[in-house]
Amino acid sequence: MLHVDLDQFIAAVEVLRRPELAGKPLIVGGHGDPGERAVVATASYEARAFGVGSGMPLRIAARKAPDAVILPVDAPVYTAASEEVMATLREQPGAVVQVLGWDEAFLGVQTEDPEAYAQRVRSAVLERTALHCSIGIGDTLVRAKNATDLGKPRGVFRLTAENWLEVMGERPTRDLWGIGSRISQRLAALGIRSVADLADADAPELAAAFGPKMGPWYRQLGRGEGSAVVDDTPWVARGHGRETTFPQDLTDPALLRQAAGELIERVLADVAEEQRSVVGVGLKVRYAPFMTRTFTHRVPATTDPAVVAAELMTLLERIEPGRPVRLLGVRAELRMPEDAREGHTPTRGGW
DNA sequence: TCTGGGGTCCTAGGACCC
DNA sequence: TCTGGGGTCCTAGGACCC
Repeated sequence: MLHVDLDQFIAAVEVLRRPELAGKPLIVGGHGDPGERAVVATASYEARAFGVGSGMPLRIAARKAPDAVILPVDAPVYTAASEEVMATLREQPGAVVQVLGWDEAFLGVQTEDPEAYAQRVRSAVLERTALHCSIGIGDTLVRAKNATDLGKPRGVFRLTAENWLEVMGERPTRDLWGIGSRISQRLAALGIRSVADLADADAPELAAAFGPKMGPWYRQLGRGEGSAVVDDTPWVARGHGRETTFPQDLTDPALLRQAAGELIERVLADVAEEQRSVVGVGLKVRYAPFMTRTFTHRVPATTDPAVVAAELMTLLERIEPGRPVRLLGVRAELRMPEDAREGHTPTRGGW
């Protein structure tokens, strides 16, 4: 299978409509204001040379690259560009396409020459959208996904059981898809630092440290093993949430109620569009500076916006009075359409 | 240095039931 | 008075991804 990943997707789309930005340091994030509480969505290669990277606070990025052009995130434009790319992928002969985000997808295909197939995909995407991509080839989803990084930019790379440890073995566990900074630190505390270490790790020890599912899963990641099936069944959201970070921390209960009310309306608009019923509500509160509390509440399945709003308002009462709130989020958990059971859903998670 | 906004899934512990 | 074992459900929190 193939994993297709657009190069610098957001920055590249912006350059397409503003060709004069080509070759300049470019940062896209927030509303484009370097003073706001927001983070970098994408930085061009020229901006990365200054040490700017995705997820970095915008004001830090602006300090590091003072001459960079900073643009606001324009989601509808990226969505449209993404749909063009995905349509191109679906047109490829024999392709099964599983979309992972705006700028990446798995593509399942049977072919004698995957490298040649991948190059044809790159050409087709470039021709139709004027966007460059990189492609990973692998015998599992995990290997294909990891291979893409090795092909960047504008390249193709193949990882299989044959060369996995040779290529990836010495890399830190953090490089693996699914191992973030926290887990890589906890692994290091167990003496597991490289991908090869993880591949060789003691399974019961991992299960004891990370739980019955995640422990064995991490060991599989170290080996590049796992599913080899590209699944193109349409994605159905388990829930919808909206959150907002206040420019200034809020303490006034009336203002918090008002902000919550606006967020709830936006969530309910999504739910109404999908004709789904709500089975759980959640409230996320980030107190200044960075402490997060979540409150969740299961509710009888309902499609009545007034009921959902009322449930969320009861959660709102649990915010500590007088404590500055920096972020407020609301979330509705939805019942899956195929779930015909009365009252409850096995869906878990979110916040 | 200061950390957005949209999601997904897993884990631990308590309540409750038989 | 002391108190098993198995199961489900719910809540809160944590971690990851793009």
